Amino acid sequence: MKVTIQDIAKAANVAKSTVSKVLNDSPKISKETKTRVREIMEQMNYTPSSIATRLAKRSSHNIGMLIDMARESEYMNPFFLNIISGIESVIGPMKYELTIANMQQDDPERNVINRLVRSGRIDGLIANNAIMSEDMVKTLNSLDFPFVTIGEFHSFPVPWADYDNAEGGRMLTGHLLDEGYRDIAFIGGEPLERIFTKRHQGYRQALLEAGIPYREDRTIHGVADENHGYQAVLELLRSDHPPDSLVCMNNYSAFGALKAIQQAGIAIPGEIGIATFDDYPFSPHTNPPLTSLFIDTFQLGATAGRMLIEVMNQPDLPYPSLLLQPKLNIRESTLKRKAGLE
Amino acid sequence: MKVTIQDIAKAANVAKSTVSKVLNDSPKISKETKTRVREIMEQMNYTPSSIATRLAKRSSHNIGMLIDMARESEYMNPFFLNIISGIESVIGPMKYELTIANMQQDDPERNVINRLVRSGRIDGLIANNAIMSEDMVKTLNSLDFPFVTIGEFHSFPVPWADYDNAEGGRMLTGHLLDEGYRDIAFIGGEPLERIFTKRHQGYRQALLEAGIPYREDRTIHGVADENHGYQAVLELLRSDHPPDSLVCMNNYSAFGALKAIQQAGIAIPGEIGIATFDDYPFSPHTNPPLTSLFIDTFQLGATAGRMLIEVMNQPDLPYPSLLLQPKLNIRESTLKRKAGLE
DNA sequence: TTGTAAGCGTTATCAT
DNA sequence: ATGATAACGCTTACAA
Repeated sequence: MKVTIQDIAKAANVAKSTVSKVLNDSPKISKETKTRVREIMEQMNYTPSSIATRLAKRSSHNIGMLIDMARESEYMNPFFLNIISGIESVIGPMKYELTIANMQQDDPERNVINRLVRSGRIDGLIANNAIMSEDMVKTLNSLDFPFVTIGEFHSFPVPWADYDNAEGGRMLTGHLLDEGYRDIAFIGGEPLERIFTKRHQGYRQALLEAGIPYREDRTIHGVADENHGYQAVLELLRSDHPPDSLVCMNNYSAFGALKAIQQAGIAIPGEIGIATFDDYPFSPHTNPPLTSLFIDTFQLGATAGRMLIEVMNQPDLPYPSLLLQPKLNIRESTLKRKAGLE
Repeated sequence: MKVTIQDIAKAANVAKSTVSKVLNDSPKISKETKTRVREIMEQMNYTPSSIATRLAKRSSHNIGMLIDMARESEYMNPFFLNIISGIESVIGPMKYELTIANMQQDDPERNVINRLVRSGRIDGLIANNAIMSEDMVKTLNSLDFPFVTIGEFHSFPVPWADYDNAEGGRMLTGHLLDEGYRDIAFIGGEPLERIFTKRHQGYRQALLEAGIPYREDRTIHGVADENHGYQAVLELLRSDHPPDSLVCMNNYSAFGALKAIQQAGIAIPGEIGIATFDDYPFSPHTNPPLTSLFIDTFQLGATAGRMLIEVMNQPDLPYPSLLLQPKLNIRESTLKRKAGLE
């Protein structure tokens, strides 16, 4: 059947321990035996059983990515392949495999920790902060099991990688200020959402730095979808003194806002400027194209992967954490000065 | 350190084979021993080593999803999470794990077949037809290794699951005909693209069935992106007798077409109708919203997963293949009759 | 119903 | 430089 290390040993007239050493390129084996054994392996089409190797080496050489397929679809979908490609780009060359696991909270028997961690299926774990409960963190820590979350984590010291959402808010708002806008509204986001809090905080800070007073009524809370963006902006435009520009929580929010503005026949970027978080899927395609904040999700994955490897190799160092910087894609929707010159 | 089956055996005063049988819920073990041993497992926080189990059982209980992260990103990105969620939904409950592997053609040493298949890392493989070369099919077959491709495969008999692109073309075209359109152009797609061929074939057939002659010059080939859609339709509209409706290869293509039409000030759906493949990301959001063909990528993944399990369990049956049916989402962009009544 | 012992395919530790 | 042999942690005949 399957050819094993034993078969090679027999064919080469050596002990299987010798074959094993050839496999691991041990310096104690002579050049001659190595080449001879390798030739035989080639001939017999031998590939070592990774499972046996793992058992003997006590390492699965496998890292796990935990997601909640039920919940995350909408938000993660467009980015997921990028993220895992990023992870793969760093762990792949180190011969680690990537296992995707679906956490099913409804089935405690198929508990994630047992299924993956205790069973030795994976050597390290990456998960979105949204699904990483404090209980899980505790358990993982008590097992000295290496993991990294994608997304900031502050209630506990854990290793994490994220984009700097506050800085993003500053960048978008700062850009609008640079372009001469003065009355900037923030559209979308629930007060308790972690991401909203960060983004909004950057917005406030940019205002503060520019010496512009923060106005409570310029933040329109909500689910950050197209409909909310539309309704919110419609209402703003109806008021006596509408804002002269908008920062939107995401592309859908911005798209709704855009509709409302166009319907009201107000000029972009001349009369109102609009900038938004996320570059996907609409920003480059709308009319006018939207100034927006690009987040390199591949890099995010790669960073998380690198951090995990680091944590796995040096468990005793303090937990690392890293904020990546977003990139501002300036497009027509905020170019007030340029528009003014025309 | 880690608690093993041996420790449990000792603590419970039984042989480790007994513990193993308890683990596998063998009917030969008495209720009493079972509960006693299980209690001890619980107390000692025991989880069996999956690697040891796999070695003993000679099955990795793991299935692999092979992708080319370098190439597929753009096309697969929005669907990838859906597809693997679908796969997981069927293999997960059967206790299979999902490993995502990046095929790196540039590195033959890290050859996919060896790395995953021969090494016993996975028991079955799912891959997009685009990256499944004939060589690979041959090798896989010679190893009697179970696999399924996502996407039709005809050069060889292999198990595959796909959406019925020809039927999709018929549905879109047929719907336009039903609405009273008679001169339907097909926008986007390269003549040699497999998907284009299928979709276009359905388009032609619908015309044929309606007794409308097929006109070569009504098919505008190209890369099927926004720019091509825009240019193509711009040109069509400039001609003496522009078509009265469009079938577009995808959302980007359709989006470009939409821009051209709006710019020309032509009424949708009154003067021209527009229908497109794919429901993502623009179709529901444009103005007017686009009639489009929805493909349930979760189902596609689930189907592929089910087929793989089937092939794994019954290797001797003839290879299955399955065409799933798309769903037509009718929206304003093609409702000519209704528009006519107003 | 339970126990004994021989695998599963490697690696690792000693000898030689 | 090579070989014997005991792990690694589980399953599975076969005995008892």
